[in-house]
Amino acid sequence: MQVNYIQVAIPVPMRQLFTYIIPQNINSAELHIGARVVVPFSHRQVIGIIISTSTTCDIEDKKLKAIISLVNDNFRFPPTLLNFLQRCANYYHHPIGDVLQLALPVLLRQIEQPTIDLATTWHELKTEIADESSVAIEKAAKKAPKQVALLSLIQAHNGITWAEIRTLGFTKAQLNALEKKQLIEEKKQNPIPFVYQDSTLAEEEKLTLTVEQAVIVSAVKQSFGEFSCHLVDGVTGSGKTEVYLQAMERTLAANKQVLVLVPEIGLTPQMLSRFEQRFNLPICLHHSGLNDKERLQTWLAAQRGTAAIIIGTRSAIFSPLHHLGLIIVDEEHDGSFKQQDSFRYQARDIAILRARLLNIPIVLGSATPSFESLQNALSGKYRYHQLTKRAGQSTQSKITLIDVAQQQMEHGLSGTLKKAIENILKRGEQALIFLNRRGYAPAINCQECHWIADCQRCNKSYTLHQGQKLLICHHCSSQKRIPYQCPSCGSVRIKPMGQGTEQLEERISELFSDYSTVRIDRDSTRKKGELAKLLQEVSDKKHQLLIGTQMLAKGHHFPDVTLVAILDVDGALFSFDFRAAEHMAQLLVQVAGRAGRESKPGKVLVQTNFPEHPLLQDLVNNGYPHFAKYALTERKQALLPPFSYQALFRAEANYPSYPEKFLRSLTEFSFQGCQFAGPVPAAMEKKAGKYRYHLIVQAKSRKELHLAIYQLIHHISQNEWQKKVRWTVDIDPLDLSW
DNA sequence: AGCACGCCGACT
DNA sequence: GTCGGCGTGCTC
Repeated sequence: MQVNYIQVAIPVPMRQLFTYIIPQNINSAELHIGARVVVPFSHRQVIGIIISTSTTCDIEDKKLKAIISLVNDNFRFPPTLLNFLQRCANYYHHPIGDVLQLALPVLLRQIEQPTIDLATTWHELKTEIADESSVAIEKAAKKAPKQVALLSLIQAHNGITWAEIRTLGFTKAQLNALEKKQLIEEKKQNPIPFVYQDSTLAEEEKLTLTVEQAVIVSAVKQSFGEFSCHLVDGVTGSGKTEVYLQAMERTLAANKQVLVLVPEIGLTPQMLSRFEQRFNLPICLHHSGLNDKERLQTWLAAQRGTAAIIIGTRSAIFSPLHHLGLIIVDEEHDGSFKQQDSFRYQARDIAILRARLLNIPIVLGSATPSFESLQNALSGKYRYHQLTKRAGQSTQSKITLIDVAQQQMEHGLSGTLKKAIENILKRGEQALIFLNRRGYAPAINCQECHWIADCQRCNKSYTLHQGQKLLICHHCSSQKRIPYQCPSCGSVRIKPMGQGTEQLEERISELFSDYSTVRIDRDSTRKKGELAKLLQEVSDKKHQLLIGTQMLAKGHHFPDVTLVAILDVDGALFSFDFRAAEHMAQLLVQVAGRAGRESKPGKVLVQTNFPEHPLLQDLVNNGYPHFAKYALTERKQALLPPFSYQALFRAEANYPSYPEKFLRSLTEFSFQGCQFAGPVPAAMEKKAGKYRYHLIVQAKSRKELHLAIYQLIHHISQNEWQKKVRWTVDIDPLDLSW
């Protein structure tokens, strides 16, 4: 059949494809679906992706343009990946061009194509003077044992890549030294997919599994080659990583790739090193810290199958893994899997979709599963595995509530807490104090007329940053000098109100002046490497008191911290965000898991005005799994997710009436099984000078929600207010406050 | 999202 | 007089 037209996805936020004519000089047989083409678009040229071809077209020919060229680098989206990306775009009602763009590394989105280097491989260089050099090697053996070891590695594995060499612990310097001595040479050749190598060393590293662990490993191994979703619900220290490692073996042994998604790559060096020690296979990291070239390399390694394991943050789910055999999502409850701007996907959710489309197993792991996953596990949709026993002798930290309603407070610390801190300091241990508020004070006000310094663009109070001597708006980042006099009444009695980490640090170091205090938050770790440095100082025991925000709750381990204090937990109990309690509980349990070690279990003290609150009581007395089930019954009664499905329309404009009217016009339609809530002003009604409104659509089923959103978006295209506002839709929104 | 066009205010 | 601010409209 004659192909006359192609439909192309263009990287613009438009929910449509664009049709192009095929010019004489291009052979239509070469225009494969998923290939990239250069096309004229508006006043410029862009890279588009071929989605379909056709023989006829209802747009008149004179409106159509011809494609300029086919990008000829042998890469095109394989049908399975393209299908997956289209399903994602569909599910989130996001423009397909934008989604496909995300799945391409920056260098391949540009019209100027990079010259893609063939992977270089290393080979033994055999020369006539080989005998002499072997003498030289013997001599060198004492001086440079690493070089000798590397040489024998290359002799054993001719054609090894640099990535593999690095994985095995050698440096570029050692490699260069051998090349200089003419013992090895570099060859450019097409990379070949990895081949599993059983390492005897790795066998020794392998830990003996507990019965619980062994059951999971065998369940995952048995689902090799078929879709199944496993939720591994295991307390910190119960050996989830060991389960992942052993579950991966079968996949890798079949020369299939494994994708591991983690919330933040910077937090998992321990995990990476364990992977490297266990598998004698190339591992690639995929995260935002890579530059464009490194990203392309990782992407190519995934696509060509040279990488066996890809460890990455949420966007790694779009990697073009040719031989993907298993997906692991670690800390699946973590909010960072959800992208919070433009394409608002949930990487964990679409990872499940990808696994289903590829007929492969997926493992979700967490000590504090999200209610969504837990509900799916309880209902039997996922395989539910619990790891209740800790691998070592350690016991879970105990959470204790401190009733602060009746207590005298000193700079946010109750007497009980102060005493507890004193006690552990005397024993030479460390304490960690959480306060989820950066800066010195969340506001400053005038003692005479009660004027408050507020950001005009956001209608929110400025946060005082004493260190920088500035007022900073935490919503739009605008900055202002600290006024000496009240601009309203002229008084000089301007005082900070409330407490942030900066002030807490000041007070704590006064209160415990014999000990060293360190603050870890976004402000104190702005400089690159600063976080690592401070964490090192903590583990070197240079500091006894740690003050920090949520940042500290993720990943890091503090074996010498035996006391964790949460200064204020009450906000989460009465928040309008129905997920606040879930997130608070996850934070508490995660923190509890970070502190202490086998010999020195940690203790968690939580200050609250409401120690009798049923959710808090349940969490403290019965633990997370029980709490979660209890809280789920509440969600069920209120028909909230995961027992219903939500979408959130956000709209903003320079005038408050526009977004309000725009969203109201959407509520005039009605849809089977769907309800509207709103429009309401966003929790931050005014941000950076724009007025923002929200409209929630809630449905009993996914299908009904999807249909309603589909039709609403269709209506919007004919909506008179549409042009006056900026609007977005967020499927399965996590944060209802922005 | 770009990018051009077009209409207004403030300056070398 | 022009430079450049950003509101508006269009993209096969």
